[in-house]
Amino acid sequence: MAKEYNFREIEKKWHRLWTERQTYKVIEDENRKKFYVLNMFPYPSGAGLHVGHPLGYIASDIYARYKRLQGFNVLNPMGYDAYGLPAEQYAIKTGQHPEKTTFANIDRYREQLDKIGFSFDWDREVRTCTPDYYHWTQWAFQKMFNSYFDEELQKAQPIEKLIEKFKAEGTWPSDEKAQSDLLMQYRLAFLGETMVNWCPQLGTVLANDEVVNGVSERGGYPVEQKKMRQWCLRVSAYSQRLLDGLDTIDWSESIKETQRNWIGRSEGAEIEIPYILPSSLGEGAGEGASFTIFTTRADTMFGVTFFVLAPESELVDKVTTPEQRTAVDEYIKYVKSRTERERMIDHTVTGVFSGAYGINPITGDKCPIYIAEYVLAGYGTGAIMAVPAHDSRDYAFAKHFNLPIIPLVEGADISTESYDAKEGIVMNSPISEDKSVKYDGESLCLNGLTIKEAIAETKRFVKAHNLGRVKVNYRLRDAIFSRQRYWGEPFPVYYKNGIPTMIPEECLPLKLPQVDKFLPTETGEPPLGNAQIWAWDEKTNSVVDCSAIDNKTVFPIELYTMPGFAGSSAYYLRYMDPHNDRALVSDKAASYWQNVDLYVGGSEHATGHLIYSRFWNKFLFDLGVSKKDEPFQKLINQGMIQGWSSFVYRLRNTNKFVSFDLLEEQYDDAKKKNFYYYQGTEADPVYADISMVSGNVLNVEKIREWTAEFRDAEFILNANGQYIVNQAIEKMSKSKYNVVNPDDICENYGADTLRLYEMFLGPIEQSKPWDVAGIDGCFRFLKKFWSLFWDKDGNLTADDSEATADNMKSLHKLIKKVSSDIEEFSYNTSISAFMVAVSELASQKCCSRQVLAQLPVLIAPFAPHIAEELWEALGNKGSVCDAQWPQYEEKYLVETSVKLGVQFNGKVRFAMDFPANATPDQMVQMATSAPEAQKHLEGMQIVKTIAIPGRIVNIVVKPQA
RNA sequence: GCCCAGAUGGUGGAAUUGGUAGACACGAGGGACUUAAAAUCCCUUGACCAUAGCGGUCGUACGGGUUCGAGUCCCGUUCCGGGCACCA
Repeated sequence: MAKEYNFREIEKKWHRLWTERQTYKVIEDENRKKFYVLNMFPYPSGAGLHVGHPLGYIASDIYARYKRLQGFNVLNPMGYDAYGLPAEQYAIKTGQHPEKTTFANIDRYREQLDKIGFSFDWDREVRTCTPDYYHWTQWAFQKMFNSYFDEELQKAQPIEKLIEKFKAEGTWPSDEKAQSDLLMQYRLAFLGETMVNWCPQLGTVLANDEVVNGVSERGGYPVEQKKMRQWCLRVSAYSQRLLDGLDTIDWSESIKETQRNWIGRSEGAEIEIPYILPSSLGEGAGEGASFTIFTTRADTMFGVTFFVLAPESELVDKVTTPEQRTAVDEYIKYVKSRTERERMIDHTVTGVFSGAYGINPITGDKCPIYIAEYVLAGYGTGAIMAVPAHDSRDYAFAKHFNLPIIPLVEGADISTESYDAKEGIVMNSPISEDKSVKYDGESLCLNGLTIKEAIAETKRFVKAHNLGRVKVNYRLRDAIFSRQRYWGEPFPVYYKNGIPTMIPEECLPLKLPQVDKFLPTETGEPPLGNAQIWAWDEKTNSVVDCSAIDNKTVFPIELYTMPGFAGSSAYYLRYMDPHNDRALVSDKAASYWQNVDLYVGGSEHATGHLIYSRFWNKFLFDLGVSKKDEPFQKLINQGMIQGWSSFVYRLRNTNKFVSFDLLEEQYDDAKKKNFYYYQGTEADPVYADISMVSGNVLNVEKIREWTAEFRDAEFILNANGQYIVNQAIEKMSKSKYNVVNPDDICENYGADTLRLYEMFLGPIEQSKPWDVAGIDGCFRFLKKFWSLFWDKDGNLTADDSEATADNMKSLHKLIKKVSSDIEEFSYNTSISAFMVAVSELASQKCCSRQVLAQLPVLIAPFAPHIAEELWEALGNKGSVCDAQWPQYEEKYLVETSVKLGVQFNGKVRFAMDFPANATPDQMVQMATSAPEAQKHLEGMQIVKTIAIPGRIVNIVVKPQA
């Protein structure tokens, strides 16, 4: 009997042995080079692990195992991003403590992960929601609170240095409240009164990256703008460093570009605009007052015909004249009534004249100041100069309000639209000599210059005559760092007479208190307002009952909690030294592991986690805690594995479901969506769990049992008596009922097949729908691989016979291909190479130990279980993980002859063998004298020959004259 | 609107970076073994023409170009995906 590939037994055995032998335990070892591989840790959702999760884990596990075989000391940890909204919402619904459900989910994740055979060192597991972990999240927050960003040094400094500076300048106030307020403007973690994205349904604020198209990323609820006092992180201070750092790291160009867009650096100028309020106070009133505008097109100063302020700008009140007051107030009211979403979609021109005029310092012209929502308060200075000829928004505004338009670029046609391009020759700047104001005897003239030259010249002029300054603006906003939720890190802050005060560092962690309700309080306080024991006693340095608050030594503790990205921003540092209770990470561990060499995760975190993490790390680098300015040296973005969602269609206001093929389709232009009708009634899609569907046919009996919704429903079937569902490829998610978990595959094919198949599916970076159709191919391959080692009686085939040249060639070709493929993360092609090599060796009937002994090592990164089993069967001790990755030798790959295509006029006509060392002349000689060549040469004369040894022979011919 | 990435058989995807397009796998068709099924093995499989056999033409979204030679480089067009978006 041939020996069967019993994957169930093999995998069970090795899971046991790996645990017993602590095969994957990693310790710092100064004698070995380190390599740090990291996956974005998962949020343990109630749906469990689905087939998309392991994609990145397998990819990085392969790399980690490969690096280990190459002799590196590899850190490959795993943990859980355990704070989050779903657990809290589940808690609100069921009353179960989020910790309980989170830990239960973690156990399930762990069980599923263990089945797949990862080389994680589980002794280093972290969970962001445990006090020993969030201790250091709170600690970092306190450090940020006690730091400011020194613009000159471009790094964080202790706040004490700033206090010293103020004292030296004599600007340090004596009042404690004033001191606090002053420092708040500098601290890297600060309380700010800012416009926030408020989501009423979720009852919390959201960060910019958590809002997509004006609705919340989670749940899709409307988001409105609201002014609130919030904790913020001064991420914007690091804008330039975050931008510069991108050039030093090995990330995909598209994700770097996304971050560059998000940071949004633009170079321009700030220019002071004096203004007057003539109508109410007489000509010349308000003399001396001015506001500042920001522009990247300083060259267009001569084309300014009006100014615009953002409706939220503090200047609005100052420039509004009594005559215009009613109109302005009405306009502001209108703007406030519009949601963020409406403003984003609807770009109708709106605005109102303020009554005031701004003086263009270059031309001396008096231009009206408008208030309009197309100018954003949050960017630049919230005020702009409008140049309708060369800005499409200003153009639309000018046309609407009938304002003059002055063209400034030669040949630009501005009769129907503005000319926004930064190319061309400047004219009308100035229109006539008296239209350019003289400063110290100098007046600006840009006529004849290119736009780029004109920008530079204007900047110089403005700077030289103190009309403004050159300024770089960033779109990157400070991150709002507080959430009105329960299930997050509590802030280690209490309010001493209204002044935020840090709990002493040695008292950390400040543990999340128990509450009996996870909802906001009746008075609208965040959920932590429900906590009874949530006051800080300065005398005992401990948390005490709220009733003890006396505002002398006992004070209220902050009720906000930190957002999801707090715990995920520095977790890679914690893995280096996860059990340290005196520091986030010891200097020794940080110095050894440095930063992450390979980071694997989804590109959807480009403007969230991957920015926050870089910011957080740069801050810790300034502190000397992190040893590298950038946390993640190389980044691979694994694609999403999508699921096939199935929809059934319910006729509106009925309990009837209609087979999809009976529906009529219509396109709704207004909603940009397809709608379906059945006999005039609109049908609404409802998700059906994919387990109820085979192919595109619904199992009606099964769905009746699924939920009450379907139990008594009527199903209208098609002519074949079937109910057809509509299918769509979507992100795998519990709420879409399209989740496929890896457990069944492990059960039916084994983890090695799953690992191989997920990699064989295509390039890692590509998103693709999950489809099990091809899995048999990988399973067959493993069986063939296995049977290479066993004869029909179940004995090892490996013997001491010498390997043939063919054997060695097959082997070394494989080593070469697999080594380079792993380096390039091209795992699908290396699996193909394995398939080829195995069928070659099988047909060669190779049984040389010399060759066979290498194969388990080569396959170990991909299929570790089968590799271990064969490695052991071949008589080796220990684990294949400690073997050495084989080196290929060119001498086995050298070809004595090479088969090449022979081309005539660039078209391949036949193939023939050439000696590998043939010279070009010899190759041409051989090709032209070959019998197959004769018919192509007949009646032809050779014009030219091209031969490249090892590559190609091309003979250019033309008919004989 | 701006920026980035892409388009290759029925399907997933290869192609030494300018040198025999379609590796490998799935699916499909045919065959062997078997009472049968499963498993396994062998053959065919881009399209069209030809076919006893040899062979030929076209073909990498579309239209041009550079080159002895283009899936690969350049210009233009279309389509799909991603990011930013009233950012001055």
